[in-house]
Amino acid sequence: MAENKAGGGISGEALLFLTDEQLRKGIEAMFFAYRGFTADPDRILEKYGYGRAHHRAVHFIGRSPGTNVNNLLGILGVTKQSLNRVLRTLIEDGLVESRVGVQDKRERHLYLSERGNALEAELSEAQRARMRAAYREAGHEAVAGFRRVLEAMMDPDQAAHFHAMSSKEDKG
Amino acid sequence: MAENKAGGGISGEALLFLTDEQLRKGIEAMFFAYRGFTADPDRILEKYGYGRAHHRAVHFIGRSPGTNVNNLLGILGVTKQSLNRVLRTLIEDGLVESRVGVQDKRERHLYLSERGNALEAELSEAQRARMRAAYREAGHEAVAGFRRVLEAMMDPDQAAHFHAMSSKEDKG
DNA sequence: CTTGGAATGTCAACAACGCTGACTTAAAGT
DNA sequence: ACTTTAAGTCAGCGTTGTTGACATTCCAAG
Repeated sequence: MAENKAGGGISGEALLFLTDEQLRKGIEAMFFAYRGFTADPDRILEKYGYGRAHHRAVHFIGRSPGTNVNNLLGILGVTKQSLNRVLRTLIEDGLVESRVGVQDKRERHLYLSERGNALEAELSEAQRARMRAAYREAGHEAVAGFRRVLEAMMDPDQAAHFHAMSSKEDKG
Repeated sequence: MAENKAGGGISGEALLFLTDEQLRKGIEAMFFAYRGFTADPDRILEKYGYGRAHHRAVHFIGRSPGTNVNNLLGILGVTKQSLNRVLRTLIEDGLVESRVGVQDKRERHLYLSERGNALEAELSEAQRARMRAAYREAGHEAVAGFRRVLEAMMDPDQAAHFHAMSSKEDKG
């Protein structure tokens, strides 16, 4: 470890962004930024008595209406029991509809109700507003770099989910 | 909401990165990337029976040796009780040393022990390795953009902590 | 010297949200 | 018929966040 100490002089400035200190700052930036990233939704969720897990479920159901439980499990990377607890309350509260599959009747297909869509829109707009402000402040090219680094940071399985998601509505 | 639908044609390509769809993808990229970001430390922590809260404490104590509890509370953004539970186990296990303040004896100054430093190094190197790989893959300019967007995404208070931290060892 | 407040620590209780393990039901595949 | 798959359920547990109440220690102001 510590093979890139500042001043080690591997190749001077060209690799300055790979010094331990620069990497550390990237790590801390991720930590602080993620807190900002979740702060607005957290405040909204609190009003309704929900948590982040509800947000994630609502987000990805809204993103892929009609998705089944197994697919959602793969995306979220949690256990069936954990997701089920969240899903049950959302269904009971009338935010999510669960419909038995047509081809395969074992499957449940998940949809947002009108109220579910309303919550999704409220959460999404808050999060997009912050993202929009950050993008505006950082600029077009910074955003491209931001996205490139994030994609490279994902685990391959998660990146697969991410890309599968993207190909639905966008080609970016 | 939805004021920037793709195809709305506000100004064509120049603002394409501010469409709702692009913002949504940024949001999802943050979600998936953050899981990758924490995956390696999580595996290491499990070996020792610790969690992410322990990681965060060890990280920031290692970063600012001699910091007091109040400062750490500000950085971490949790309650005294929550931090104390984590800190207590780290002190009991001999990873963190708590020394009574010299000027103000109410304060406790926190330091990593040798074993604490070893754990910090193990966690940090794992996380830096992933960050290094992502940085290499994305390239120098992408990293600059990545950092710019992250900083713009932080809450002002958190950004203050971030910058206060940075000025200790680095001028980036 | 006394008192107020700040810094710290501790106890209790609770909630969100992960986890494992065991089990059921229903439907599909073979 | 038998096995596998999808989903749901129950029970229990661990980490990490929360509030509220309270004790201790110590600095500093009156």
